[in-house]
Amino acid sequence: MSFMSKEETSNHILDTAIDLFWRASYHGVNMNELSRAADLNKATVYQYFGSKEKLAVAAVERAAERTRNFVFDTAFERSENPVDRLKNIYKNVYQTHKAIYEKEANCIGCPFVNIGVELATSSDDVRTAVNKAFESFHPYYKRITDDYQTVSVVEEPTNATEIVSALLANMNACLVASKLERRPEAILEGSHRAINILKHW
Amino acid sequence: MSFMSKEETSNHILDTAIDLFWRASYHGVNMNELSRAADLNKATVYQYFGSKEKLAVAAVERAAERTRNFVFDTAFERSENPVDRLKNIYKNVYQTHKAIYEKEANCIGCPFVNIGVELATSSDDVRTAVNKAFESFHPYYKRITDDYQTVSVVEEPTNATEIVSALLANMNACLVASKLERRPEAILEGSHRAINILKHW
Amino acid sequence: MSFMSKEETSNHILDTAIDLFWRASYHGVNMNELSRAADLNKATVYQYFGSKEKLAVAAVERAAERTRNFVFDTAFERSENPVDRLKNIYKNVYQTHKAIYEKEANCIGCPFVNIGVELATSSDDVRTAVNKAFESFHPYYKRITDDYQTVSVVEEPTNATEIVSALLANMNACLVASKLERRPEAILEGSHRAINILKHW
Amino acid sequence: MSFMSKEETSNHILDTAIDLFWRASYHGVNMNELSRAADLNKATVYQYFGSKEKLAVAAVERAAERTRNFVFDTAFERSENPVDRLKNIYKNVYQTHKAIYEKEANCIGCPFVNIGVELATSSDDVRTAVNKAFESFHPYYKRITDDYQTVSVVEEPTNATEIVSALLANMNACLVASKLERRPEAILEGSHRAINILKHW
DNA sequence: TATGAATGAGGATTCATTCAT
DNA sequence: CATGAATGAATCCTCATTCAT
Repeated sequence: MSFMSKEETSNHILDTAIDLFWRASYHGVNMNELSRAADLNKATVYQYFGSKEKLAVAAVERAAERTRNFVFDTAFERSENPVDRLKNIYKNVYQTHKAIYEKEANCIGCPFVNIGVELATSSDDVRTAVNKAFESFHPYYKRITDDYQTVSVVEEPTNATEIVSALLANMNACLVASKLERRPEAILEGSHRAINILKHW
Repeated sequence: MSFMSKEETSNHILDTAIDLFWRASYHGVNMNELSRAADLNKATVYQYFGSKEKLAVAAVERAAERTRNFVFDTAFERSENPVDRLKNIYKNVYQTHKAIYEKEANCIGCPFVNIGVELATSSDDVRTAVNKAFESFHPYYKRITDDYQTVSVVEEPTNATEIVSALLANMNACLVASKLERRPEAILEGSHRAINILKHW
Repeated sequence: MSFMSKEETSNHILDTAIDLFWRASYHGVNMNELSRAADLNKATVYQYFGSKEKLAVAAVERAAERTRNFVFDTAFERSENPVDRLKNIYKNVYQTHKAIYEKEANCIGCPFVNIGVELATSSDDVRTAVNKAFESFHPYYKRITDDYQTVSVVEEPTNATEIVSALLANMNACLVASKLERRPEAILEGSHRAINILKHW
Repeated sequence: MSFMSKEETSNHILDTAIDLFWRASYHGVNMNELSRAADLNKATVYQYFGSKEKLAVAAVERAAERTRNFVFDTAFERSENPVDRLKNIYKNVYQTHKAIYEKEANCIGCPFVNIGVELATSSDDVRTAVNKAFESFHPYYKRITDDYQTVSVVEEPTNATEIVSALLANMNACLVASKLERRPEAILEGSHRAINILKHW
């Protein structure tokens, strides 16, 4: 892995870390495998991130960015309709997981919940990073909620924050279920529940 | 730790394991700590369970049993009303986590989701045990759903299975949130959502 | 394993130990396996022999006795002719090993060389026991050598002790070879060499 | 132990392993002692060889090479006469063991038979490595046998392979005897037997 | 800056042995 | 005497991290 700019190298390490931590958990991956997977010397990885924990924090941040770009933004670009946007979010997530499932016969869950739940008690930095990641998804759900309540004539408009939380929780839950049950379809079912949340809260 | 029957010792080990795995994750606890916490020799723990992974499986099974007894059964005993029963389930969970939070300034999440998400990719036995644990909670939610739909005049009765899944997912999600946010109140919010699910699905 | 006299139990333990040490080496067998194989409590084994090392010493002694009875004595009973007696010794050994090989696809070597070589440096007691075992085989080879030199007209009678040593060494060597090469036939080849030693020394 | 090239370090580890396994058997040495004896960190040893078993295999291979160089080649360089060459082989072996005996009051036997007999049943890789080691000594004995039969007028030339096997077996046997009896002289006696084999087969 | 080589501390697991009954 | 239960001390191996160049 030569001829990369500093930023490229850094991102390459992070992408490798996201990939491995997501699939095999934080403790399930060691810095040896990680650097080999990145085709870089272990010491180089340490030069860039200082420690495994700090690497995890940075990986979470980059994963959040990627999620915003490739899950939420694309979902929003594809439609103006709030319900469709919500559907598209789940569609994006489902496609990713379905593809992985077909290649690897495994469901790998939510990269944020996975590492967050694993390290919440031992690393406050990772826990915080995961929380920030989730917070950065709020605006998308807020927009969907607000748009939906504006357009449709809702009987008694609920507090949007509550719905946002419910939608976020629903996504996490369906990814956990898909991982535990090794069933990508759990994400599809989550999609239906999400729409229900939006409509009948 | 002597003078215990074989079953007592076994349960004592399991309770210690549940406690530690729940708080510090599977990889965050080593067999040294675990045996010391149980006030037993490491070799004794191995004589009982053979390996850390098998211990984890047994711990998940026992935790499920304890959850049925102390979360669900007590919630059901306290009332016949389905909504109250649901509320009581969350109340029980909340009290447990609130108490821990006050003592340890930490939210430890769901013992099943925690270990399930951490080990799903590396241990099929643990993954399966966690799934079975969740399945063993289904009947309680099913009863609540059925009872609710019988008593109240529901406009269009939904498929109970869907609601059961939604309720289970909701519990998992609010415990994940409480852990990541270090906020026991997330469980209370989950309670409201659960009732919403029951009523307005 | 109940209803056995003290001596029966002791011998039963020893026979189990011979069997296991022979097949799997001293360090390759632990006292757990050993007692389970003997269908006895581990503590019982310790009550009879005090330690693994002492058990090994006693096992070597009993194995020597069994070898005398079942290898040498039977070989001698079957013929008066020294060459035939020598042949019969190897025949007995070969049959034992051939049978084991056919059942277990393995050659297990010489019970005395095996444990002697493994423990010579760490246990003087075992080393000595093995030496005594071999010494107890001397008279048989001596008798064969003497008888042969009496009957046949040997040009220049060699020192019988030398021949005895050569014969003993030859047996050990061919059993080592059969073990390393997993080839019971090495014992047959050893038989030919033995006769050569007797005749052409 | 720094400032060594990778190959030097590797060889240094192997030489230490040969030394210790030879003297104290495979199970009699643990990786802690071994790495300390090599003045290297345990993890370094593992980085080089992966496991104790693989280290043993590599050690057997290197020991074979060393034996070829320092026992057989030097014996061949010192003389052209086959009998003298055979004598020199035993002389080399005897001197090594005599020196060890005088320093350590112990006879350590044959590095190949020792580990081969100890591990034959549990490690096929080691067993195979030992067999290959012995096979690599064949050519030397073959050459001696052929040369001897060419020079001297042998009555009825025997199959050389048989003699080679007999010579190899004889070396193994006398080293086993010297170890069990703690008597380096057993090697000298083996030398006489070897010459006998060569001459009077 | 980048890396090949090395390491201290710990991780799961096993072993021979000993109690308490 | 026999045994179910327990244990201290190892044993093999791995990990995150650092050093020397």
